Amino acid sequence: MMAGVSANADAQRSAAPPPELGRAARRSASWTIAHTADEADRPSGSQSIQRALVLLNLVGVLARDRPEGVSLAELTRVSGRPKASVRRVLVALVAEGYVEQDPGTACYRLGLQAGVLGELAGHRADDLGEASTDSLIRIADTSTDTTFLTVRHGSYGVCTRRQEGPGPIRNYALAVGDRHPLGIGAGSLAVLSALSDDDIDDVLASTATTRGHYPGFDDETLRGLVRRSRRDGYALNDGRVIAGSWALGVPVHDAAGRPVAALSVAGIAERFDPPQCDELAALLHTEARSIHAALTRSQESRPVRGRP
Amino acid sequence: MMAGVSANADAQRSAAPPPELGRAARRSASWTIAHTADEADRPSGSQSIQRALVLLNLVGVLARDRPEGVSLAELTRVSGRPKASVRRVLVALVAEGYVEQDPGTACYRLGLQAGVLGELAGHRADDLGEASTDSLIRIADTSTDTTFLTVRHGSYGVCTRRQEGPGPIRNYALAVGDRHPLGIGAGSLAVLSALSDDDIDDVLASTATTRGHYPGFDDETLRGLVRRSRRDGYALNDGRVIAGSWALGVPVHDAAGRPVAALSVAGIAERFDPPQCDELAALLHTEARSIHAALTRSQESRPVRGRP
DNA sequence: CGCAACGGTCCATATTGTGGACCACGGATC
DNA sequence: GATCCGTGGTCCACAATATGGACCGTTGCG
Repeated sequence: MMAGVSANADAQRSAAPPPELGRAARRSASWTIAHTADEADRPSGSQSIQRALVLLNLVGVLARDRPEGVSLAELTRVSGRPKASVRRVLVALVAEGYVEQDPGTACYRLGLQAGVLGELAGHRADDLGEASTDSLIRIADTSTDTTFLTVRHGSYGVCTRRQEGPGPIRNYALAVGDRHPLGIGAGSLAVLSALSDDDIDDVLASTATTRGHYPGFDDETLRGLVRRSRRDGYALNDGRVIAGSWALGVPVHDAAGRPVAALSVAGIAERFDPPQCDELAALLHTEARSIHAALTRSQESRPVRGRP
Repeated sequence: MMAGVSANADAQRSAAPPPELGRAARRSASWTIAHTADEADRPSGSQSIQRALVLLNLVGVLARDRPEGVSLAELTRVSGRPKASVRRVLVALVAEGYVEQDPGTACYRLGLQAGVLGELAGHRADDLGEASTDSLIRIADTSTDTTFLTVRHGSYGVCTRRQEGPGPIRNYALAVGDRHPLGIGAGSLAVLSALSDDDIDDVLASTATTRGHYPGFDDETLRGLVRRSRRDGYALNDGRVIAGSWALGVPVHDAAGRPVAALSVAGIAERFDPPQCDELAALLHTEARSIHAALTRSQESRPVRGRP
């Protein structure tokens, strides 16, 4: 019990360009990495719910580029949980409409309610998303690379926006919905580096077991990366998550000055030699400041508590 | 236990126009109506999950027009469940990021993950939503009233789209995310009327207890409404859900010919005398056929199963 | 024809979620 | 300022609930 829970994201990001992979190339994940706040410190009585929510997210992420959906087998494999459990949860999710099952293939994908929830959530004032879209587009256009918005959630970073640049190179290392411990990836590292030393200690402690599944991201390495990021003024991911995929990120601060998100740009290694890095960082910083300003504005223009 | 579970929707749709309601006017719901498939027939082993999902939806619906969020008290009241339970579930939802709690007011609203899920779900091929947007806009424009897309989910209908017309009158009887048993409301009734008699029997049986909370929608009344709808060629809701709020709906059939959704238009009673009804019905039918055609097209242009 | 992988089901077990009772707080009202 | 109500939040004995290993029926490959 309480072993490796759940899973995630780019475990299995199918290499898209070559459609010629033999059937031998298993699409399934070979590692199961945690997808949620470290399971250990959960005090309370709701693990079935937490498992369900994690699985829901997992269905969304895995089925993202597959209209067919995800197979039960793959979900059990990736989530690292017994098949019967996964299925029981899936049945519940289907019953509520958050997941639907393809009657033909028996595969699972997000359902009606997931869309409704999104509609409801989108309708809500999503200040950050709102404020960042323009910036993302501008960055993607001028850099010609793929741009991301990573939002801090506890000790983890969640990719909430992704904007393709006009360039020919597509990046599959990060997609909307992916979640990684703070420090893994450029945007995530940018947020981490912007935290206080005390907060960093907490984060590292909290994500320790999760990070066990990311080779080469032990505490010391991460602290080193934080130091470098602070010195340089930007966070650089030199291909340590996925070989050959580099990225550069800077933090975004909310109205209260807390680093709540990050902008990042990803591309191939060749695009990240020092002079280009500085140029990119300047661009990102400008946009990050612009988002911060927008957040500040929208904050003070809403002192309304309760009804007029 | 297993008494009235959960709740919904337009229980408490605050009358928006008059901002001058004394503090005496409680905003909270006074009735708790079921929000999910009838709880009785749930085979099992996942009621905590189902409760969590229902609550999640509830947070979304109730907090829709309130950036502040919903209070714990209101959620317990509307959901009809013990406060401790509601809170425990909310904590789990918050921990996973699907709900967030305003640190100032302690109110709950949809969180980051809800938006992510929506993004993921929207990215998915949402044929129906895609095919209907244009139609909804056209109907709203020509009718000058508010137009809805209601999707069938089991024995219930869920409002998934809503398009305001240019007219001055706003309708607050139905909003995205609301769920009612089939037969309650114009669109919902349109779907029901398009089902086979056997299916209608099943639906009525399945929603019997739920409909207990909708006064004046017993089996006989509904069968009568179905007969009338079939005769007229459209479903008319003559203000029986919310007094003064009338609506007219027609079913939408998928590629296989099954009634999976409905288009409907809502407005004040004065706009629904027989000649206008026929005119409206004709308009809706045209658009319904157009959506059906689009669905058929998108269906046959996607025979791709598996990878090339 | 066996083998492996698939989706799906069963059911004894104890872990998990349950919810009534309780506390502290804040703002009306007397 | 004493009293009341409603709020958000916590506790914990209890048993209903979720759990997951074992199992079944199919399918498709070698």
